[in-house]
Amino acid sequence: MKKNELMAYSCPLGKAMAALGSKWKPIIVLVIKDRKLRFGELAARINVISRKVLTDQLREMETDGLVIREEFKEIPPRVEYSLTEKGLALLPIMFQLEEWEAKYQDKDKKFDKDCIATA
Amino acid sequence: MKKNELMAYSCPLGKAMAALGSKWKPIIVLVIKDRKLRFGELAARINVISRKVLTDQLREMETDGLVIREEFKEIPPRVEYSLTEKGLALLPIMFQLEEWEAKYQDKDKKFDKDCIATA
DNA sequence: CCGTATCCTGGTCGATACTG
DNA sequence: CAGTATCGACCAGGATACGG
Repeated sequence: MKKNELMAYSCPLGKAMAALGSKWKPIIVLVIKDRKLRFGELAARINVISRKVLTDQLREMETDGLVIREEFKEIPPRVEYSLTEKGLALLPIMFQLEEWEAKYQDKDKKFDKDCIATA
Repeated sequence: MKKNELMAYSCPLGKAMAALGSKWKPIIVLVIKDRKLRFGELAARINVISRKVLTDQLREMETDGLVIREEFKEIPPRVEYSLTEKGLALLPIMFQLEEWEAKYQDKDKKFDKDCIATA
């Protein structure tokens, strides 16, 4: 049974986890949240992700209705990504998750040093 | 870079996703939420999971402070799992995730048919 | 009853090179 | 600039058998 099969199986929470629960998607959401970004800007802000994987993730998020992809057929090409209403609605929930983790975190461990993105 | 390395990296949201973002953990949380359960009861309720994987997940969740494992050294052995305060605090957030997904879901697709667990 | 030990598979993620 | 195409590594998850 593939991950997505089971995730759809334990729905709708499972579908939510499938939409959000990958290595990069939460980060991508946080990076796009403030304004529309071009593909290259995204890649620059999350500079440890490869272009292929970034493209893959963005395509899935588009399918899941989290992001909008606008392609301008110019030379040179320009593509802009932004959050949908659904994607924006996710932000407060992600913020709660952060607070939850922070609240119950072991106080001895420092942890925010190398953070990529913060809500 | 392994998944968990990055997850710790994009903290604390990443840590939250690591604690919750696996194939089975959200389901396990929902299954334990009402009362203390023995290992065998857990396995029975999530009958598509193998014992090895269930054990693995429970151990990780114990490390992350989500569940409590109580071992009674009897014959035959008995082990009971329950949610910690941290685990319980996760429930309202998971419920919001469900509502979020349900709200923005494509209305044409039916989906709740084979649900394992519901918050 | 509640697990380990062992081995295996397939899917995700990534590096690199190429294209319209 | 914004991607595909290709190939490969690695690990989470699973089948099965055995152990205290």
